[in-house]
Amino acid sequence: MALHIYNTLTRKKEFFQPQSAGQVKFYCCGVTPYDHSHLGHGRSYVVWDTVRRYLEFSGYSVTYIQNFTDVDDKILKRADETGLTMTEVANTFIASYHDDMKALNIRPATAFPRITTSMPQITDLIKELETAGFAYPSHGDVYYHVRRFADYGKLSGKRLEQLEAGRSNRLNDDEVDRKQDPFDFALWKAAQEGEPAWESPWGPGRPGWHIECSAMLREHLGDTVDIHAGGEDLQFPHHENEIAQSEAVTGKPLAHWWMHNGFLNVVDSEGKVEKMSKSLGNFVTLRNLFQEYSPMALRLLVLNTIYRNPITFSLDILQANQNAWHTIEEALQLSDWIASILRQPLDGEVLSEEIERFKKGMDDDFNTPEALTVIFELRNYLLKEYNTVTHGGTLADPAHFARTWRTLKLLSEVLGLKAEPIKAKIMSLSAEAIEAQILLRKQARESRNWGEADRIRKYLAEKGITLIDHKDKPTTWISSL
RNA sequence: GGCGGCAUGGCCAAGUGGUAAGGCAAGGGUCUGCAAAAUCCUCACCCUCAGUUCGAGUCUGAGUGCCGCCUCCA
Repeated sequence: MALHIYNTLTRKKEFFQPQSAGQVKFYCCGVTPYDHSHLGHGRSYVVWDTVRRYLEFSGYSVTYIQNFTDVDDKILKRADETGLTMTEVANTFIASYHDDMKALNIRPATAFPRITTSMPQITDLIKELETAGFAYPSHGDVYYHVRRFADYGKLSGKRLEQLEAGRSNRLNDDEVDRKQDPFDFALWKAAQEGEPAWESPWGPGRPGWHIECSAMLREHLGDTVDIHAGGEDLQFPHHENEIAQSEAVTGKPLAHWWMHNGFLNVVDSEGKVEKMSKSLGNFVTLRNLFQEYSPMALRLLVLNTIYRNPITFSLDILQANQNAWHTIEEALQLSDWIASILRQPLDGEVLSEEIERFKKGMDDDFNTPEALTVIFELRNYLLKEYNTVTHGGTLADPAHFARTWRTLKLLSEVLGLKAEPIKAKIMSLSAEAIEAQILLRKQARESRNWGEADRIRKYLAEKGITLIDHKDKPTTWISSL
């Protein structure tokens, strides 16, 4: 089976074939940097990073562009509150975003364009739309004439006659009078008193929300991309408007595949499920979560659900995934043992049958839960065999053990699951302090002072350290943090 | 009001016609001075009703419940 990807545009899984053989142009909508990233962002970008990784694993060269919307009302509001400039606020939270994504082992985009660095491309595109008759100026604003674009609604399956403008009660009163039609949306907004503004043919102002993606995508990837991705809330109106803007000018499809990830939801105090979002105020920031949980636990949690399905987040589920992750990590961390004890090469042959099963899952619209079953099987084999040896048994086939490990390593990397180096774990106790306690306990055990030995075990357990005794080698420990 | 999605064991979650993957948790056994995420074993009338079919978690219809979008949103 070759790769099939669900296309929001056609509502079907379709055989994936990029425009140019072996090359994928991938555009992903980024964040508006006015606050720290929350779990919902984490879910979204873990998904797209995994898609990108799998495309590359499948032999494609991927150009991945992701924007920052660094000019926006919410950033301005934040700037007002903090006394910083809009640019300072944006830079702060862009840096924060990069930190969080790095923790989740999300690879940086090929480029991260920003509104502030793409202004000429944006105003040029608006000019083209005006010339083509799809945009009209009004009181210093410029609006897109939605009814002129015949295909409007093709992505979200909405038809104008079915929409009720303002149903969500969020119409901007100031704009209503300036629009020829309630469905029209702003391409350019006239400068307000005290706000940053850029010069334009329509007077000073700043871009509307949707235009930057059309402009940046075109600048970096051309008229048509292979994949355009984002959260499912962006499907309408954002992506719909991007299509209207871009296709009105180019006459070509903006994207062949539109991909949307499902939300990460939370249960509120009344037990109702709702999406995590900044505007609802129910978000947990990634950086707070990572104080107590491994970023890889969240990554595994995300991968354990098909990317289009919603996830109802809870700490219990995160803990379950953290438990599972630690066992995978333990298996991944066997590299030293394989190299020094088994004397097997860390690079080399892998298990083709397991890789085929992994691909079978991933080729079916990135079915990561299916692919993970292979990861868990490999883990089970490795830990079982390893444990046999640590309990005095012998390893039947060291070469096969190494092949299995290499396969696990390879497939984990495709999913972006990355083990910490053993010594780099963050703990309340240093490795040296733990080793000292283990030594004390060893002495206690040798003198059959079980009370003292158990006290040390308990003490370390309270610090999140679990001791494991072995028949023929010193006691080892693992951290549950 | 319109459009779309979801409903599988204690929790999470795959499975789109052939007799229920996987993870976490739990219980029991092994091992252990004790212990352990090690090891062995156990654990599903797939929301309801009615159809189609030799056969349905999977298809059709009706119903019930939940969620999302309808110009802030990943």
